[in-house]
Amino acid sequence: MVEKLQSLRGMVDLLPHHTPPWQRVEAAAREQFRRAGVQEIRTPLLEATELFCRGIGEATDVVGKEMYTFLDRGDRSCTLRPEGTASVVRAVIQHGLLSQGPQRLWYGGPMFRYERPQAGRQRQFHQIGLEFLGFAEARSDVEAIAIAWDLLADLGVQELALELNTLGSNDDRARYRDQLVAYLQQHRDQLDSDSQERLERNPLRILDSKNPETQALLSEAPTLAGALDSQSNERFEQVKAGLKALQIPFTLNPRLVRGLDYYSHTAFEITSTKLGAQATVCGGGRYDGLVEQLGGAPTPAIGWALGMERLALLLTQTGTAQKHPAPDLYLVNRGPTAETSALALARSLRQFGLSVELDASGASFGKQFKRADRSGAAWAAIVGDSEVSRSVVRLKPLRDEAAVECELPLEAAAISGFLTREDRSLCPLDP
RNA sequence: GCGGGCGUAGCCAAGUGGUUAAGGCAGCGGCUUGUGGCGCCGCCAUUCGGGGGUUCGAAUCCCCUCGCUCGCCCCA
Repeated sequence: MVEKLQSLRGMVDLLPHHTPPWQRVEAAAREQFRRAGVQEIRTPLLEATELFCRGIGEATDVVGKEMYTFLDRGDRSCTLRPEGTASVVRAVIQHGLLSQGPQRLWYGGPMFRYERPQAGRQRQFHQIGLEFLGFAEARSDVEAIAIAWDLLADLGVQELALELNTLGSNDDRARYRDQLVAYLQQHRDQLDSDSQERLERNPLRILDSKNPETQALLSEAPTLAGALDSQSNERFEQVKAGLKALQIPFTLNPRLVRGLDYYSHTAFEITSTKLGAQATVCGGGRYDGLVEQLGGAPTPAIGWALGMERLALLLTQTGTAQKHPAPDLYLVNRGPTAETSALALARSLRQFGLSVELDASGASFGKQFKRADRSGAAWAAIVGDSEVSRSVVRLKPLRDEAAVECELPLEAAAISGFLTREDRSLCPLDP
């Protein structure tokens, strides 16, 4: 017996009945970006491994243990992108886009991380992201967040919470890191094993541990806010004031830390309680050091990414997702000459902008009507040999009780005109 | 990488050692070879994720394995 072929773990097929919410999100995002003057950029899925090591940071879990990395036939180390920002920054530097001024960019597409799948987390997952490059003002942080907030609002997603924090400047963070490590070292034995390990590699991430004992210990720890210099503090105040001015509600979360090394200052997440463990729909922040780190001129920047799977999950749960639309017309046809005419008619009707499902089965009229009904189409058009010989087509209403079955000339223009006019209770050709 | 739950048809699902594996939805064919929605009839798993074992006998018990799923971790 032949072994069954199936998709790789964590690689999900989106079947036709899954795609409507995705299409809705994509359309809403495009519209939101259009209004905000944000332009699309598309970068390759495959990049040199080096890009992510330098961009995201070797110490992060994403780079350390989650990347799809392999040698190509020329022995180059390649990696399927685990996130979008590094590639966008690489492309912007490579093509000198910043010489034309600050850039407002968006991207979308699949990302790859080798993790254990669970609700809202796949190995191939999809993000839509925004990047503002060359923008330093606190105002730009607020604008970036507002675009995400408005996009989610447009989609009708309820019960969202914006959580906000600042990571301070690189100096602030280095200073705080020392304070935190010094404090936690004194209580090392009270930490869970994960956190003990992170004490060496990435101590800030102990802050968002879910372990209650660790959290209790942290309530006595020095705070990141306490380590900020006056400039960083002032900057954060401006961001908060900007959000208030736009009436975007937020809560401060001093434990909010980003998992990728390039973030500084503003960090935020938009979460939903309806998503299970993977609650973050959108996450982002400022990354002023990244462009320089990847070989460009020092350039301030801020961005975010939102998770399509999680958003689609929310839209499906709340019932705001729709089904694929039914065709305008189902074309029933049977007989040697009729089948040829029907195909030609379907084609010209489609040129009039109508959606037409052509029955290709050659089955009995009864069967074809059964399928016409199930297609959800409002009208069935019947083309048989007897109609073709008289150059007519019969139109039969399937949904509208008030409408009557009638004959029209076998011409797309006549049919299109009839279907788009207001009153169809009378047929023009009826005696 | 670690832990829990679960694998019977395209989907939902009964069956917990006795040999023809219920039922429903969907699909296909017919009643109805040119008029749908309802109804009726028929067809649709040599087999219970896969492999091995126990037994006279296994979907049911044991072992291994694969997959799905939820959580930890991580993150969007």
